[in-house]
Amino acid sequence: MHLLCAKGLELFHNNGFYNTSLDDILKELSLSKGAFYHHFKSKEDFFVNIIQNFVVQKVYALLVEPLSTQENPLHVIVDSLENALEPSKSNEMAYGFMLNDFLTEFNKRNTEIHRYLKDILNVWEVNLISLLKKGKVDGYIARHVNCEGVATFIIASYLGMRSLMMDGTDAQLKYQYMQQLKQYFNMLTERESVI
Amino acid sequence: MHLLCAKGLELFHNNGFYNTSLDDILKELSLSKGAFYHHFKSKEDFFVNIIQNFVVQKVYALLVEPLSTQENPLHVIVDSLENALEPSKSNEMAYGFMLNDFLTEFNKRNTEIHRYLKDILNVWEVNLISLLKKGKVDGYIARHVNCEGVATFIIASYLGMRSLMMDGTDAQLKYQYMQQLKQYFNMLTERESVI
DNA sequence: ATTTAAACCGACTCCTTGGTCGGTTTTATT
DNA sequence: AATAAAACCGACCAAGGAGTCGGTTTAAAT
Repeated sequence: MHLLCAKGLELFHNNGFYNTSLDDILKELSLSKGAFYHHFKSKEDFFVNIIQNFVVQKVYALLVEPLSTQENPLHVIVDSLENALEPSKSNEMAYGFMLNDFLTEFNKRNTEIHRYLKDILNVWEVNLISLLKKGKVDGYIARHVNCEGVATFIIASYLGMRSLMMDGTDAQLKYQYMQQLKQYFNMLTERESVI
Repeated sequence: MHLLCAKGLELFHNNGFYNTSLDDILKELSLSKGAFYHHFKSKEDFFVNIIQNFVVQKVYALLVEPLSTQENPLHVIVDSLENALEPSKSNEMAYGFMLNDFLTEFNKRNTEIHRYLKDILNVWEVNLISLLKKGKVDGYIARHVNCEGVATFIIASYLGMRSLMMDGTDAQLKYQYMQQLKQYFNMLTERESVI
């Protein structure tokens, strides 16, 4: 059953939910329909289960845990995105950030799941925001900065990068993105010269 | 036949390519399978046709034409994105920017179409870049700016915003995004103080 | 008016896929 | 060993969707 979820996540992630049939998954594991429907009541139930048990945990581990650090929040964010955009061959990090692909897929087809996924994305958002606000207090981030706006900007740009990098490893693209992101972040930092 | 394409684009855009059956389209137009397959050799051929005749033209109209302006490129870009993120109720602009949704959909399912769509996106990119470079020459943009990087950043953030705003009109989100984009752009402008 | 081709119809086939179900094997408990 | 429960099998069903095809209507050309 754990195998089922793992393989399911793998195939769903690679080929998409609707483009992966149960038979595909079952064939690879040499399991039967009966085995599957003994554990899950539907394909969508199966998916939600996977998200719950794998993705959500990763998101928390990746996005809540870093909050506790005392470092510069902007550095923390840069590092996490750098990591998250790494080509995902057995990339632990990728699991936490695969939401985007599923979001688009479920957009109009299953609004319930779509909303559910978006809620998870919101976890990222609120944690980003509070991380940024903390950075303000700690003097890393300029006081005029709109933390909510910055969070939105980060999330949007990251999601877009995932779209652009879909097919494979475009190191150049990633490099350009990270470079601009750093410059943007640089703008947000508290500088003495401004005072 | 023109009706077919128009309705096809509408439904594909609303529900996705794979989530829209030919019957769905045909039913709305009271046409038959025969009529359809008289004009197109397959569903995918139909789609490519639509993209060719509708989307590509829009992209050119929206992204090549603005190049000729003498205004500040950054303002031009801001305006176009502002427009493009407007809720798409009969929004002409939206047609030019719907590529993102299809890109994700065709990602692993039809690499040929995916690549084709990405090529169109590249049109946007090269035009953005040359617009930015022109802005440099005209003194609107600082000389140290990496135009390719900026273009990537713009595209990524825009695509991400389309993902975030999928369900409907989140004016707040859009506002935050535009605000940050403007600040980011502000950083790129040539200022006397820097000299 | 006749011919010809384009446009169109709709029933049909084939295939995929999610889901069902009666029955069998495995595992654990006593 | 006996029993029960969980896990599992795989043939089967029903629905939906892409694509086919022989035939009919419409429109244009001569």
